[in-house]
Amino acid sequence: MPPVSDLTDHTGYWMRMVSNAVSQEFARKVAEEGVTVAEWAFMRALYDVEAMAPSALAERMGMTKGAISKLADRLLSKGLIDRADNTKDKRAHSLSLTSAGRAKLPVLARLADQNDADYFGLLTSQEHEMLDRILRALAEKRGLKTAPTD
Amino acid sequence: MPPVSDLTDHTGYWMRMVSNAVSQEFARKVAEEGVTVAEWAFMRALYDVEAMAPSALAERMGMTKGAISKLADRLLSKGLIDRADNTKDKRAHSLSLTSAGRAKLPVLARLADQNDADYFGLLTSQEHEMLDRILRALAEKRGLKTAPTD
DNA sequence: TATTGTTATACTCTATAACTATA
DNA sequence: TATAGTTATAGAGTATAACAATA
Repeated sequence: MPPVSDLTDHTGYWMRMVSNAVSQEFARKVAEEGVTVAEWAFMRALYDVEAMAPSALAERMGMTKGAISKLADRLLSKGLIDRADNTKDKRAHSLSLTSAGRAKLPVLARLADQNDADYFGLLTSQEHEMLDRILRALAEKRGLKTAPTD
Repeated sequence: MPPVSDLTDHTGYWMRMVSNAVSQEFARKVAEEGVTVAEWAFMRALYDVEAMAPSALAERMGMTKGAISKLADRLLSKGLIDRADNTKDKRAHSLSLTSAGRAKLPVLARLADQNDADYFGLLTSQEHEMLDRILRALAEKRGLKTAPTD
């Protein structure tokens, strides 16, 4: 490696370039449904459960409480989630999808499937499997668990 | 694929998770040298030439003129680049590294090398080569050329 | 005192467009 | 009129911390 390596000498450079392109294209697709990528991840987490506390969502998504609050505010104003008080612990809240929010999930999931197919469908199935395997291995070895949204 | 696929069903999800982790760790490293990742990419582009016009940098980095101006302002105030008027065309400017900026390049390049090694050194050399090959192929097939910075 | 959640502040990146000066 | 560059505005993500209410 020369004393001043080039940007393109690094795997991280190429990964970020591809990752950004995939993500920005997905962001454009979901924007037509009126949500951001972070909002999709938030809603998807709520889809599997009746309701969830903000603190649990923060833990699950690897975000701070503050970030969850801000996202929740936006989704509330869009009518996609509800925020209810907890009768037992008056500090606690409970977040859940509205019926409008729940109805939107299959649409968003299809867009995610399509976006993935659009980009990684360019690979042979062998390459695609290898890529998946390597990425999951890196995530696991590094102990990553933040739901990536940006 | 079920009607509502999970986030983790998508290659893009794992790529973004790994890419974000690599990039955020690199951002922390260069922050100790007082620069952002975007500033590193900007300075690296200037390293190979005497001077460069903002418009040429915008073209090369795949950014808008406005974004370049803002980056240039920050680097100017940090004393890492100079901005000179062009005597022939009074609209045009010329950006170049200061000696302080140029001296910083080897340090930043080493951090980039180290960061890449920290993450992708976990792979076998075969896996690493395969990953590089796949990422470059995807970037090329998609015609990507934006220097990724976020 | 500790915890739940909201709110405030600040910074970076992105995108769009208005604007100035010059050609 | 067109071009080079700056400046303004706004939205989204991230991070940190102050804060109020409740436990």
